[in-house]
Amino acid sequence: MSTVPKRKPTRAATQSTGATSRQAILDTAARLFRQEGYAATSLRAIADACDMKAGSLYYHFDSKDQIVSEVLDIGVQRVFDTVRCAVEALSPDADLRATLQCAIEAHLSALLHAHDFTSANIRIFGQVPSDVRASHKSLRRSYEQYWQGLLTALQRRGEIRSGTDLQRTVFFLFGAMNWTTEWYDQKKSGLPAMAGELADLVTNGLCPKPAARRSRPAVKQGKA
Amino acid sequence: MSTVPKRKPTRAATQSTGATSRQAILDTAARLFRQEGYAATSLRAIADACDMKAGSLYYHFDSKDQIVSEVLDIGVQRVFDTVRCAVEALSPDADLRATLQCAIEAHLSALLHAHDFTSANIRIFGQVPSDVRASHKSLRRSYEQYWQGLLTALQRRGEIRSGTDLQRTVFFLFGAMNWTTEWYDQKKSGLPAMAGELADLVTNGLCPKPAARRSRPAVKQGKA
DNA sequence: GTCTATATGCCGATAGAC
DNA sequence: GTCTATCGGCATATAGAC
Repeated sequence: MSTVPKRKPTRAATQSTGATSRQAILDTAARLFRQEGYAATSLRAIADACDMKAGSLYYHFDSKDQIVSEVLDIGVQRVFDTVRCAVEALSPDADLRATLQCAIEAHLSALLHAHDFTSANIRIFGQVPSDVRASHKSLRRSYEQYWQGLLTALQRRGEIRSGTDLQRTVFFLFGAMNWTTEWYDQKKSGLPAMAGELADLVTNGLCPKPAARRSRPAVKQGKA
Repeated sequence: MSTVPKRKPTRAATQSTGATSRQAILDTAARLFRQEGYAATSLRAIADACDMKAGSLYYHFDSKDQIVSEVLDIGVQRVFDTVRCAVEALSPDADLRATLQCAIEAHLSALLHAHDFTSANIRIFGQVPSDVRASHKSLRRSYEQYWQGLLTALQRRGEIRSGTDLQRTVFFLFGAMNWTTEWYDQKKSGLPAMAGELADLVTNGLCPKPAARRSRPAVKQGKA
């Protein structure tokens, strides 16, 4: 019930102690939203975890909607920045497999390694009030289109077989990546290995190589 | 806060008008849980949508926990039955691509075509009280292991390259499938086509075919 | 900036009339 | 089987002291 236009504090405000409180509130909110869901996380719970009282939150934010709105925003921005930065560090003629491995690992790293904002975004997006959700769809869409652009460039260079619907491919890939929040266990296996396996699946498929090698020369495939 | 042992009504009860009310409550609850999330769906809202009053729900169920518990249960059972039934109708020597297409299409059909229970399960599982979640993990695990068994059998027959971690593959596949609840638009494209594209991605990958064919037309796999 | 105190309303659940 | 009435509790949000 907010539709607040303002969002960011002034630069001056970020220098006062308020900035740390404000950030602590956002950090805590992201963690609790991820763990408990949106509706089940009360402002009292957020305040308690920050060693504050519920009423004090309203000095920094106008409403619960505004808090969750910023949490969602930061979540997408963080994974977007991480992936873009990693991909831009690649050699410009990196092949399909290398590009996928790099982008997938960056996305998964932002998602699984101590980033409550990113995983909160995925888990609570469908639970927030519809006006909050609507105002964040464009940022999500930008990120989707970034991936689509990546794949389109690879397709033009002949690294992806023609006829593939790349939008749908991106959605499948997002699903495989984002679903890891439901099962990934850090103790069982490293993240780069998992990223490699997904990149391999999407590049080469499950089917055994027929005769000639395909993309990854490294592994020997003898079944004798 | 329930830990209720009993669950199903007696056969006699299902013959009275109570059965229809009971089923209407479950149907409505599944729809609202899917749309709004678990915590945001009140018993009053469920009752309203059933043209009842909130107190009347307690004739059929002991608690909100019990309602959501049954909704979750039905959701997994429904998709499990759909997939198992479809796969059992396959020829026993169906190849990887055909098996995947069949199972994926069945799973997506249960998920996307008018089955609130199935999509509610996916969306609210992470939001329900932890004791409810715990009591349904075994059913989910059965379904995962069914898929893993499918792939293991195919791997033994040489249809899946060795060295692949099939548990992880199943999780990636589940992610790609379950994420479709977030973006699938029935008007844009048919479900069989989408299932085919995912099956193709997982079978052959994005990489263009090098020289020889890979899986599709060649069915010289016969061991009759 | 953070506190206490409070307004207002919906929540899950129960009791008992019909 | 469904209703009305109600309990105690917790929700978001506000007002004003310090």
